[in-house]
Amino acid sequence: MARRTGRRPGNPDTREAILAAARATFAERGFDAASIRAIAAAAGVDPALVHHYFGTKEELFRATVSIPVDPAELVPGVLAGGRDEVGERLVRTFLAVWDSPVGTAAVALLRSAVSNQWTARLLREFLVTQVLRRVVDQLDLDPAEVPLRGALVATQIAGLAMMRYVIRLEPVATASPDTLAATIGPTIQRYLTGPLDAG
Amino acid sequence: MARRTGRRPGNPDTREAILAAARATFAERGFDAASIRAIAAAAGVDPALVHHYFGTKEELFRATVSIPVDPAELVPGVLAGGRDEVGERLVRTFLAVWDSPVGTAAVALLRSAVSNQWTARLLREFLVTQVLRRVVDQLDLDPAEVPLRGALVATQIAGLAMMRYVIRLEPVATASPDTLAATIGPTIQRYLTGPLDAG
DNA sequence: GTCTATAGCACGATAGAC
DNA sequence: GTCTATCGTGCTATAGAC
Repeated sequence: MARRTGRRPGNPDTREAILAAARATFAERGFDAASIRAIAAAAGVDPALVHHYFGTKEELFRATVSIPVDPAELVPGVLAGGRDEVGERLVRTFLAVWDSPVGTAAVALLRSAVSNQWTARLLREFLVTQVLRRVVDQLDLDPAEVPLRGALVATQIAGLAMMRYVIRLEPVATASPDTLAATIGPTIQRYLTGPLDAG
Repeated sequence: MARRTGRRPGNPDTREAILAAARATFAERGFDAASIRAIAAAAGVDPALVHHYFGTKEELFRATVSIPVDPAELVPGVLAGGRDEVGERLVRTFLAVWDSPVGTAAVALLRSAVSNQWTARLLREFLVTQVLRRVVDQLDLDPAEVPLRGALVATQIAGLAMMRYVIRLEPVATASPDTLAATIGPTIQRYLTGPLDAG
């Protein structure tokens, strides 16, 4: 509790309420369909206040998805403990983040990326530069194969995210991390370190 | 009376032009973001004409995605020729359909399913009842495992579709069907017929 | 069959009162 | 810090003239 509780100058917790409502609404409807008015209603404040605190809708979205989780911290955990379990551990780490409250920001980004060009670019650059490169760089793979391996991992992870968090297809939507790590982990493992032409 | 093959005003195939424009626009922007006005502009007709031919926007969308490809015809081809190559053949069949012109309707459905509840339901029901069940029913699997196997296949195929057609992540976006069949095929194969807990 | 005009609504954003 | 009022825009959908 290093932070002082109670009121802070110029920033009462109305701001936090708006941010939380924005995260939830963006996650549920995507950038375009989530209106400032709906976010304000969910937060129990006036729509004008949202603009007052965050400026434009795009700025609010950026504040919403400026994730409180740094991939640079997670990647070492994925890589530690043996090259042969990287796939399973990657799935577990992914689920741990996305199943947690902060995961709603990620869902918002994924949902928005589908119907919105600049959010798609945001997601793609984040994936490539922050996540895939980090993992793949430390496995000393054939450099010529790295882009394909990374993209294949992205297809499986993105598909898992879509089905579990957006489309909510059962039983994947409610399956345990253990089940998913056991079934999907080997796929990631093969995409990363296995042969690229046969199982 | 040589009136029936007139190219421009008084055009009989205006309807087809609208349908084609709608397919392209829905595929590119999704249901919500694709406006009737934009579709009409792309087709070179008046927006009111779109309503005249197709009624509401939702009815137009349904006409757009009422696909000219019947899964019942494709599934036997996937299953024929040996149980061990089902995975690879499923990937090949999928790509053949989605890379073709009629695939734009599928892209439209996928894109819309993310930011729109009733289209998501449309897609989910189509997946479950038309595609997954058909494939999975004919491989005499443990009935208890069928839902999970089907959903796992869905994650990989949906992720492939997302990255190749929506996010356009390279090199998956432009990879050859051969490459993708060789790399992703084994994943599908394992989800369908392999052990569910190890690679 | 085709188009003009417009009703009716929701949105993002701003100005300015309290 | 919070809210009322409103501007300008874009949308679906309809009514009705040619």
